[in-house]
Amino acid sequence: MGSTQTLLKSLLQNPSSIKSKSQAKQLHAQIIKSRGFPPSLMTTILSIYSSLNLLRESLLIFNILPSPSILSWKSIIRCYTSHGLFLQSLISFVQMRASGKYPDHHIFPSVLKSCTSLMDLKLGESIHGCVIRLGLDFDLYTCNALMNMYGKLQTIGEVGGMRFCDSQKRIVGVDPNVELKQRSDVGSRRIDGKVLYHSCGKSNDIGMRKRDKEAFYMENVRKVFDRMPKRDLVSWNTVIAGSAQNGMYEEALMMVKEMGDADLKPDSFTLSSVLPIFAEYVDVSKGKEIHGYAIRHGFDFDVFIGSSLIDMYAKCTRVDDSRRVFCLLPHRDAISWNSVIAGCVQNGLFDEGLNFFRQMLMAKIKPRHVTFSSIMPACAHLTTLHMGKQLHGYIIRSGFLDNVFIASSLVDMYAKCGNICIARWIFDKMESPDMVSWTAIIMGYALHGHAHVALSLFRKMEMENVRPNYVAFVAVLTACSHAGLIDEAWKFFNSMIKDYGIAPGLEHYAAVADLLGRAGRLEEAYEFISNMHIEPAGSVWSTLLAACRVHKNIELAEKVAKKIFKLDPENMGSYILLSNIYSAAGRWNEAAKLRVAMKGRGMRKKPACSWIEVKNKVHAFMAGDNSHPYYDRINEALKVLLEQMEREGYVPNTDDVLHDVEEEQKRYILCIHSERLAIAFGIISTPAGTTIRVTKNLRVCVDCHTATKFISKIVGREIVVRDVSRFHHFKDGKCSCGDYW
DNA sequence: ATAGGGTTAG
Repeated sequence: MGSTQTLLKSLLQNPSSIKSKSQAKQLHAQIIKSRGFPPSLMTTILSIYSSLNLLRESLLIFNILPSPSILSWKSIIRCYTSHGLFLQSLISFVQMRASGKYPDHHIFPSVLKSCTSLMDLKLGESIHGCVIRLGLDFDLYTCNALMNMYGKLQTIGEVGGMRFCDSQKRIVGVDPNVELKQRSDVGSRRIDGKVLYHSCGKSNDIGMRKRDKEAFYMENVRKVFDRMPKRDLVSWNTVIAGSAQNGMYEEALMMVKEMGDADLKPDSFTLSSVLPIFAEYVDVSKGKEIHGYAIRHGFDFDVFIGSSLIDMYAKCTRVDDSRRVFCLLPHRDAISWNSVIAGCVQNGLFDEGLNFFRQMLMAKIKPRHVTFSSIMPACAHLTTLHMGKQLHGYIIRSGFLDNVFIASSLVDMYAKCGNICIARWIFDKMESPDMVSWTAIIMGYALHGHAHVALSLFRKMEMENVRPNYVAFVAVLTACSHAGLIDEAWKFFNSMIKDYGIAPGLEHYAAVADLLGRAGRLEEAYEFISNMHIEPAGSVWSTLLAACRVHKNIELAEKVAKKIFKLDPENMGSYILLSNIYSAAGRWNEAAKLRVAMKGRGMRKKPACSWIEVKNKVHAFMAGDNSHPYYDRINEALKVLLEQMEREGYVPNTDDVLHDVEEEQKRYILCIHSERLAIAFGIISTPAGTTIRVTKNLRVCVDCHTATKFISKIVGREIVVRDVSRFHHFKDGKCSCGDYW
């Protein structure tokens, strides 16, 4: 017995020597058994339980304490916070204050963390007041926690008499229904590894510019930081992370330098805050420097660094490096998977993205909300409606539908998979659609040729004070261009510049030029493009070249083509267009010369490909493709269809056939166009009366367009064809595009 | 005791 007492005494004098739950419980039992133990021993046991993070055991003791000491309160608050029970933690703090106890510097970090997690800035600020009144505002840990709070919680309220309340930040791990988001005013996008920045002009809200807002959000952090008598690595990491997360990239990078001057070395926390900056800047060489530093210091197996690296390489269009980092990671969590999936999808590797997604499920890693918004664009691009619907089901079951990112990606997916009605249904159910959601649905209607719906939605968006950006104007101008609404397009184009201060980009110019050209105002279009305030790219001139073909203006076509070949010598589409123009005019020699020139440059026509999803499987067809197992049946069906079509008055239009061959041969070439194979396969392999949905990687040709109108009538089916620029809904011998596309 | 990574529209 005596030896037990001695042991107890020595253990209690050195509580940190207790490292396991069972040891702690044994000690607890021994104390209860030894009669007449002083009540203060219970507090010691409580703090041992709390330091081992044992909430249940801590509570069992805490709840029977008649008047908990400061140490007991500290233990229980800490335990609540580390279990994510932030509300309980704050309630305990308030109860402690009510009981007349003064908190010490050990309590504030936990309490401030709870405020941060619950996004309660008001309470946090009053706790800051409390800190100051108690003279604890020089405590290292408390200050670190304060800076973290101010960096994470953006202020909602009045600043200099101007109200602003957009873009709150999301805090992970709180209420899943409270999904707030952060949005940047500056968009950037990557083309061939280069990045183009476009500013959307003024800030989203009245008065305050984005820079000012960022600075304001960080002002309190800096105030605390500058007053600190002593700063440790955590202090620096907190300011650096705060600056990086609030878009103040240059400041963040400067702080890393200053940190070095203060003789502190960047650690894995620092690096994972810095890497996203180089991802945003698309600066792979700086990113690689960080990668090298991480390897030299043994941080490269850190999951946080890993996912930042995966993302950085992917954003710099280095998908292979990105995947390599992923494969080398010894431990992968949901975020590492998200990073690699998003990386693939953002770089157009949709199949690979879906593959990683499947592997993630097989590895029993639960997808998170971000996973869905990352993978959904893959379904949208591949038109895999079946997959998209499955994901939609999963999203509903997980309760993720409230998330703006996910809902917007669903709207886009349904629209791109040809189902604009469901897209609209989801959009209408959204509580507060943001600009991206609006843009997705507007673009959806634009692609389906419902220009007037798109335009009225755009106006509605403006009326609801959602400020359109660069992309939103691309969407509304696309709507105009697909419907020939030239006057409306001019209005939007001018409003974009004058009302919103957005400088028009290539897409906007292209849409207007396309409209002018197709309305036959070729010279005007030529002038318009020539007077652009930025260098017109081949893509803009191409719209005019296409218009020249429609209006059979060979002279202008040659002039325009010359410009394109000079600007963008790799632009095959233009060679083919010009060649088509020559062919249509019967100038086979010139057409042939062009084709020889193309071959000489090693250019090959992008092979036409169409695909259709039947019974959860994608069937792809190339032009003249006889590899499909049902090829004979498809051919038979096409033959029967052709006979019926001709009886109904179908006359093949061979204008688009490039080849200088006999008319009979040309007709045959038309019949084996990839979209016809896909449509015929759809007819013979799906139940009568169901809608057929086909996707094509190029634009649908004039003759196939005519043929599909006939086919839709003959088989009594709706046929939805998504080509590279829009949707065609064929029904009863008519197409939704009204033959204007 | 306090600090870090991934997402939607063109």
